[in-house]
Amino acid sequence: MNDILKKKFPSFSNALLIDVNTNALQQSFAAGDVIMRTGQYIKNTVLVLSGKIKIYREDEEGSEFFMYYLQPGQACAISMICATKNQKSQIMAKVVEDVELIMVPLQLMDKWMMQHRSWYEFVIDTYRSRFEEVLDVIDSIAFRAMDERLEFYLKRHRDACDCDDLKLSHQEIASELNTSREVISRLLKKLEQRGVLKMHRNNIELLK
Amino acid sequence: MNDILKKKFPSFSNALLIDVNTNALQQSFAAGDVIMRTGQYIKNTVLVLSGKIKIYREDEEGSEFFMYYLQPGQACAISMICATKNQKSQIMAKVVEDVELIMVPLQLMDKWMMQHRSWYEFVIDTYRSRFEEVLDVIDSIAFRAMDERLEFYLKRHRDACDCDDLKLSHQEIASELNTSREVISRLLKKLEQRGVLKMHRNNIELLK
DNA sequence: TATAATCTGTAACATTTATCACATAGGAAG
DNA sequence: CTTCCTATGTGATAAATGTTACAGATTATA
Repeated sequence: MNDILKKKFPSFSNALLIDVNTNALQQSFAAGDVIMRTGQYIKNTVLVLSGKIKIYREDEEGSEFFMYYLQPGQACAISMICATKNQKSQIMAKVVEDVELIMVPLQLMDKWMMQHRSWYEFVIDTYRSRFEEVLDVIDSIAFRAMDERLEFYLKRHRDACDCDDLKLSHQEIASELNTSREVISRLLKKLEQRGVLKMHRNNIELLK
Repeated sequence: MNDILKKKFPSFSNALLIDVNTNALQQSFAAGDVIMRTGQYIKNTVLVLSGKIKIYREDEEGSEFFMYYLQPGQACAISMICATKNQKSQIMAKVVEDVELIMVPLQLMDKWMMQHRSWYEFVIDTYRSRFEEVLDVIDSIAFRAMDERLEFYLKRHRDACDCDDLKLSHQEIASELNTSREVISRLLKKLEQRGVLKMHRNNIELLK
């Protein structure tokens, strides 16, 4: 575990790496697994070694609004925040690509803040970058119409997969933006006409 | 300063209170002042002693989307986050009721995390509660139509002023929800017909 | 191959929200 | 009191989004 951990979390000090290796558990999940549900109690902070996770906000009717990706080298800010106060999860986390995770028990999360400067900085930086990402999400829904929100959504998925072929159905996109499939189909057609992308079955090819 | 500080921030340890008194600056602003602008560099973390501040997200055209209130006993999570990395402000802060603030230089903010357990807990708790509040804001715009968003907005203002008379014009509400005055006027009328509130000039009286 | 399931396209229509135009009312200032 | 400014009310219309219904296309599966 040490090698990949060191590679994915280069800012961690050697002492911290040792502590993580000694105390934290490694766990794997398969694509499709839901590893955190809204309302569930959080007992661990999650570090991602490999794979990809999507973080959603849920409403009462079960709609799932996409917030952001969790990728290797990153940690779940919400699990940190909730873990500190032994709070219920405010979000749902779904694996989209098989993941290996490191689960840090909440007492350690807290203890390390005082012991390891590099952990403290990592945690603060995680808060900061997630807060910023969430603010960008607010921008997109507060200020933008669905066509721009769709473009924003597609760009974020391109960034996450680091490729131009997005394996997404119209229905999937619609659900994650909390709108209807027809709206997405129409808007995608307009984007195709503008030359922004090319549609295929279960696959959207970004051109620009 | 010590007395009011101790009263408004009861979780602070005596050692921390002394440090705050010795090192932080007190500053006052009048209603209407903008004390933080989008893009401005943040050099201090802000603690609120008295008064009220509204935090907004801005877009390029200058629209101001209301995010949350900052009240006595609270700190600006964004200023904490940005201060840590000497980052630009992502938000705009406007005084709505004359305020007395304590400005904590960013180096101290960081230093105290290691020295004062109660500061660490306060900071973490600030992150947590603001993150939760921002997630609620996302819920309201992602899942709700304007009528429910308006009710959510009014409730939060009642909570903030702790009274049932909201001194708000329709135009003001519309701007802070990023919609038009006509829409708000019409929705308010519906709420009045439902008996939820009573409209007056520059004043909305909440009944339930 | 036959059948079922999923994905996409699209028309018709309803609803919500945005925009424009203008009227009225109340309060502020001269 | 008159004038001006701001706040509010409301109709007409446009645009965006949501809903329903159905058809065809592709893929999965029996």
